[in-house]
Amino acid sequence: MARRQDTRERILDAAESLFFQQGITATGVDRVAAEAGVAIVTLYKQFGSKDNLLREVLARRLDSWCGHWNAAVAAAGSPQDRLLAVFDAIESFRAAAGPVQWCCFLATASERPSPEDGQPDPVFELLEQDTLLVTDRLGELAREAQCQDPDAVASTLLLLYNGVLSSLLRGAPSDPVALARRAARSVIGYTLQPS
Amino acid sequence: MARRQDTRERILDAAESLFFQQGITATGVDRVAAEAGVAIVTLYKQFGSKDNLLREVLARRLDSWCGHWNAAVAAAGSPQDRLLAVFDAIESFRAAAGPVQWCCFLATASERPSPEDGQPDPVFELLEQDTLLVTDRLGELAREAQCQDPDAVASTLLLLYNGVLSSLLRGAPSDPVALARRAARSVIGYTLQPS
DNA sequence: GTTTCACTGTAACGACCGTTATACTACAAG
DNA sequence: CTTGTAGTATAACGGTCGTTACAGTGAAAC
Repeated sequence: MARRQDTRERILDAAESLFFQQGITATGVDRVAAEAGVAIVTLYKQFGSKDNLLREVLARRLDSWCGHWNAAVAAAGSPQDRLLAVFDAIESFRAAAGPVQWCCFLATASERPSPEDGQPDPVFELLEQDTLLVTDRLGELAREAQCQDPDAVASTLLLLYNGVLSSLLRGAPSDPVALARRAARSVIGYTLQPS
Repeated sequence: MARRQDTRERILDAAESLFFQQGITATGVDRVAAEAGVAIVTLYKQFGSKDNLLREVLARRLDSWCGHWNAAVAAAGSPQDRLLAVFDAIESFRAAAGPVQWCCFLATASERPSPEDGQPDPVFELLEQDTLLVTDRLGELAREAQCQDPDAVASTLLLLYNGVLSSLLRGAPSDPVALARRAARSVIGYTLQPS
């Protein structure tokens, strides 16, 4: 019982670590199994296919990210700080994520060929779900913060959010999170309703 | 003579198109050769290896990008506009680049495993060269625009630049370039020396 | 003690990968 | 006419990929 769950998570850990340090396509299932200390057959019994494993890794990652974000929002004082909490969340998330080097969703979008319009790709759907989730949440927080144009603020913050992630992916100089926070404050300052 | 150059560019075109629409690892050299209307042997006679082909694709891409950027800077009027010209360049570059969907350098960084510290990886060196080039140029332009803290402005613009590229890579809503330009103006407005 | 279940090791499959060897054609230059 | 060059077609190499079949082990459940 508990054994099965434990195995699952060990496989997910190994896959997350290898996929996004070495590249998804470049990482074979055998290496994932070896890293997890598990037989390949076990991996397939649990996940069925490499694609499904990737899907579950991303789903777990998305869940974890939302948790960090929620915590950061809850910890913030003012509505403005709640809006900016997304950058605190990036920092705490990265600190907790361990050896994974970059944004899993960005990497997946890069490696994956555009899906055939016939068959809906579950992995791609997850990617879109991620973007949508972040956008909606930012819009909601911007509205709570009484921003003049909440949608524009949300889009701009999404832009900065993406900028931070890709800056971390490449070896960008200086601290992208701090820069983004400052830029966000400047943008919000212009469009905030004077209270 | 002219034939050889023509073949080279046809291969480079095909590689660029396939690598960054389908993924680098996911694209085989045979498909590149087929797309270029060229025998595989010819490809290897010209480029030696897939890695070298990728390297030359990226180098050409970097050259082309610099050309667009220079043109945009030259077309701008004020020093402030010259600083913001990077966003115009993204638009004209994307319009001219054709079917390639996303930032080649971002995609390469995602797919490629971190290089062994022993052997220097020529492809990775190109990626770093790209980041360095953009950063330096932005710093230079920020200095010419009499910004108060040119390095901070340059870093922030690099952040927005990366944000635009990754937003385009994922299917970000709304127009990231326009948003980035507005955000950049807002940031520069705060740190610009009042003339 | 037998059954059940999670897991293991080995081996193989068909497919595709990057790369190279061999031998052949077309064309331009000397 | 000869020579060299750029390109072609075919086939194969060793390797790795995702995936599965087969047979077996250890421990908990009844």
